[in-house]
Amino acid sequence: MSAFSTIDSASLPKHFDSAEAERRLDAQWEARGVYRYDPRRPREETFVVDTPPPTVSGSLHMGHVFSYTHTDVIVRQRRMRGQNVYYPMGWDDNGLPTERRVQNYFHVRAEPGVPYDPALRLAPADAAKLKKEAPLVVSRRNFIELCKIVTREDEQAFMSLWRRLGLSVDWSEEYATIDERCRHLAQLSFLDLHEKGHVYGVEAPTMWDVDFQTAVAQAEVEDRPKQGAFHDIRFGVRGAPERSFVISTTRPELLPACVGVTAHPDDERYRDLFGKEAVTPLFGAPVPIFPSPLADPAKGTGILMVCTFGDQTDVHWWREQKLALRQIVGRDGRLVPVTFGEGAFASDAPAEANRHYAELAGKRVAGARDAIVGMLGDALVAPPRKTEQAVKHYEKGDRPLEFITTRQWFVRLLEQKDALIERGEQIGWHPDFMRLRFRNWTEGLAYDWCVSRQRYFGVPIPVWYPIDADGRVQHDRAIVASADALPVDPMSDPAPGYAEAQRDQPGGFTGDPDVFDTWFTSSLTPQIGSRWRLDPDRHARLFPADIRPQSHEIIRTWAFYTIAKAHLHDASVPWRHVVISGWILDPDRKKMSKSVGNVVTPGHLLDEYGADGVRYWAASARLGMDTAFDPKVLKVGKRLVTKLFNAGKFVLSQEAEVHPITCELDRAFVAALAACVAEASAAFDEFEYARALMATEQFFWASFTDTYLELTKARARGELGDAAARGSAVAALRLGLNVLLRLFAPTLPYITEEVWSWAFAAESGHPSIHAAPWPSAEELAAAAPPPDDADSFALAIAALGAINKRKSDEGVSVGRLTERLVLATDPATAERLARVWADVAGAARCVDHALEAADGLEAGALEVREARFAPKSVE
RNA sequence: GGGCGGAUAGCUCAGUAGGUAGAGCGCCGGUCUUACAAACCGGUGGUCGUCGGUUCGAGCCCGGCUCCGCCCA
Repeated sequence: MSAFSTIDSASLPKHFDSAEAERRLDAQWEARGVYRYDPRRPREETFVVDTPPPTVSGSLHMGHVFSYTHTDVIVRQRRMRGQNVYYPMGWDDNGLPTERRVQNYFHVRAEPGVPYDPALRLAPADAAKLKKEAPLVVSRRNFIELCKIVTREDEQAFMSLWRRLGLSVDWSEEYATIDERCRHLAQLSFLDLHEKGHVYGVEAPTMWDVDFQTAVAQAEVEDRPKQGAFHDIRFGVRGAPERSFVISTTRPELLPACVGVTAHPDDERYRDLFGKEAVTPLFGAPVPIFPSPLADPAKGTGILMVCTFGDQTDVHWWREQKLALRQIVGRDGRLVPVTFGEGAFASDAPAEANRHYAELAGKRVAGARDAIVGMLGDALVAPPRKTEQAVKHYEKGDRPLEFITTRQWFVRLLEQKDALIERGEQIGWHPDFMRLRFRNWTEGLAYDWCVSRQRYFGVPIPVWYPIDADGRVQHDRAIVASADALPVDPMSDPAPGYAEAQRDQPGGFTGDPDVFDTWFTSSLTPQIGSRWRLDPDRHARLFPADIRPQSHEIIRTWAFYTIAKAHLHDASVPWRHVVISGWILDPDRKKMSKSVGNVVTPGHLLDEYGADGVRYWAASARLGMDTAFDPKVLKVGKRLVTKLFNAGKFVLSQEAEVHPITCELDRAFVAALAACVAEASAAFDEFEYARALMATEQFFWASFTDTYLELTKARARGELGDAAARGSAVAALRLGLNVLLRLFAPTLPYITEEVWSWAFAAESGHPSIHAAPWPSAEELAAAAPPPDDADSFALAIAALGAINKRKSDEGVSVGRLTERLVLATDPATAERLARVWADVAGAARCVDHALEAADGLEAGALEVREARFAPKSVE
């Protein structure tokens, strides 16, 4: 008769050294290629993950650990289910956050006209230098090189964290959104959209950040409550000296940019004015007065001035009424010089108007406001009334956005609203209510997507413009790069058909200096992995992806743009499911963020609780739920790891001949284990990793270590029953450990691999638990016949509990010998309990015992009628 | 102002077919028991935010309200 292969528990360390195991196993997994995607296997066997590429220049904190762990847990379970996992990692390194970090890091500033310095070498600027000297002005190309230096460092930091955390990423699929492949793809995307007529370049009023001096898109705009004031200003009416009216505005500084006046068509107070011209105070500008249903009679005085441009409604009126363009706010947020009485700046009193305007030119918006209020005099009919208003800001900016007329590229999205909403409905959202975020955002879309940015570190827009003989740039005759030339940089590559010497010359060409919005590239992450347009076979195997994990605040950006791109390019959804992680909040329930200063970094937590402990914490939080950071949960995770280590040691050191699982208690245990497997599997089917973990943990503690192990100890040691009974116990113990390790493996990859390696790796023929099959109902059914009584295990646990309570009441240790014990219960229960009574009595260490069937007891009642314990000194 | 989520034990959270409230941590008491004292055994602890409705019966279903958070205007 063969014996189970056991371990010598004395040869194992007393405690689990997580740091050592993390280093050793991470290297082992990489060497064995456990996480490699196999491009030969068909699509239906493949599980494709559209991994979020983190913004590497941002701070690295527990929020990252949280959501990336959620994805990894899901992914690891899929791999164990036999799926061919595609799980890449990318870095989103281009864009404004990186530029800002580089500016501070080296104390530099890029300027377009500056020549490239090939010898430039910079050290990180120290704080003193930062304050004293002006930033060093460098060329665009030098600046981009500096960006690359910094992002490379940042990427390394993220990667080492991911590896230590045990993310089962296929590192051979690493990419960066600024690398050549992604530049190529982003430009291809532009070409495709251009060909299909989905993009257009236009000179139009656009939301503009005056500090970063770039256009921004609706998705990057947020309303911020700001203290403002209504200023009531009296306007005259042209040709009617006796008639005047008072408008109410929060932006008096735009008075020189006033191009019209409007009120509601039904507003009796102003009906007589429609069709006439108003005259602005200070500047004497005649402007048309027209009715508009968009004017709210209840707001302010009910009549208002239209400026170029105070807000989006002004843009609407300007277009609708074909009003004059008086752009006074410049790209830097200062009022530009203008001359009244010339061009668009009509005035009945030009000299006076120019005298007034001279005091405003060159001032910032806020300064101009104060100045103009001082000048208004009697025209200001009442003291300003304070009000709180929602003011549009660029999410990364400090000053309010302005609408400024500039040339930009847009993607037509407004005409796609309905189609995009329908795409959203074709996707599974987890949790489901998150689909509303997408729908609401899409319904509220008010602008086409502005995709050009006046920045440096980004993917260049692959476009040039011809210059005519008079030196004028022909913007409406854009030259788009050809697909086979990509990627290109129009600022260093000449336009097709031109020589570099013709750059910026009459009769020559000029390159588009702008780069794409970062989202223009990162909205292509599914296509980056699938090599869209570059490798059709691979694309068919990897697109659409199965899951898109992400957090909820970027549904309007990353999720939205990715859905839009897949729709416009391939008339498809980009993925089948979106899996949303919540946020990590600090103990005061505030979002963890660098600017608030409440971030918790992962380094010391990994040292203290181990990667598995940290992962346990992350995996305990339900999908989509914001969770307060609580070190207590990490502690619980570490405790679970220790328990697995010790339980593994115990089970694998039990020696016995190999026998099938035959005893009633063992069969009942296997049945309970099968129920646990079913519950965990069902939870994972819905991406509910937290529920799966909870079910497994609950079973592990309450049905395995605290109970089944104790109930079978005597038999496993051979103190009870014959060799077959002993073998049955050890076989069931090993099955229990084996199955539970696999159920825990997605969450706790290190400790489960460690214990697996002691015996099961060789025994099962699966060297890594992470490539071993997920436990199935069939496997459990084949392991043991069903129990005679489904409740045998629960009964045994209850009986042992009753005896333990008696011991506790008498202050006797659980391990103390019980010389005489009588347990009474109702006859029906007694009959059922009899099947497992020997194991219960063995676990209670009874020398002499009896199970008494007593009438008059409630069904299921367990009563210790007699208990005599050995004296403490006697063993 | 509109939409969504949350409110359950001191803390963090479960509670998925409406059927007499659960876990872990904490706290109290006990126990060194040949896997584990980084452990084990036993115990304490909640009018389930609030008001009303449906129901034989509501943490769960319906409506109103309050507070917290998020998204949007």
